[in-house]
Amino acid sequence: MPNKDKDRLSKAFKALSNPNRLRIYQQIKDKRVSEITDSGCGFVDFVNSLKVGAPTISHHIKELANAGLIRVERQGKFVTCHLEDDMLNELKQFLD
Amino acid sequence: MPNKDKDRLSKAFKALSNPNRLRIYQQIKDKRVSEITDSGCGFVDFVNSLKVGAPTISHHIKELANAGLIRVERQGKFVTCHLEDDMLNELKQFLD
DNA sequence: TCCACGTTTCGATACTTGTCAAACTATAAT
DNA sequence: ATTATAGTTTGACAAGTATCGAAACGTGGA
Repeated sequence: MPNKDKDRLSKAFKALSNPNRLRIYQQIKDKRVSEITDSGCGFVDFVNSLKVGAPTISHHIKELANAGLIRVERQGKFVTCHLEDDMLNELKQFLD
Repeated sequence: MPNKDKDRLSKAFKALSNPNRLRIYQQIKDKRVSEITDSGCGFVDFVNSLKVGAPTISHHIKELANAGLIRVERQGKFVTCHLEDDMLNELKQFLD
């Protein structure tokens, strides 16, 4: 495996090594499989499910996005988070 | 998902978030699939493939073992590392 | 304009990390 | 028994990083 990929992977794993971020990621992933259209998860979903403030959530979301695990979209005032399938597949492939 | 499992997972991810440990883990995994019998990876394999000293390698191996990702066995003077399939399956399941 | 949603900046505190050198343990070989 | 080999533990260090909140900010809609 090239070093570049190894770095991508280890960064993704690092992003998932925080329980709150793991939860955010899982919530996004779970929501998608249970809906036909991928409407994503809204910021407010995380405000409800986690016991940390908005700035912290914003920070965690950015980390997940930086690691390539999710993608963030704005619609007007609102933000939604979506899975990045490419990275999910890289992770799966690594474990295969 | 129970909190307990989430903690196990985030610990495993943390263990894989270091490039050297990721490499060690992959080496163990790769070697197994390419051999009929699971002879494991020897310590010396890592000494050759990584550019860090023995104490550091020993430390990393312990972290992987603590995270439940691998199992360490001694035969006389030598040490071999083996995959822990249970944890590998937990990781796969999480990503599914 | 003003509110609601979310972001950024800043900071505090504390914890963690990766690594090595040196000393140590355990096993095997001579 | 002495020596050599394989790996571990300890201790230390420098650097980095983490988590989080308060306060201030930006932005888009009513």
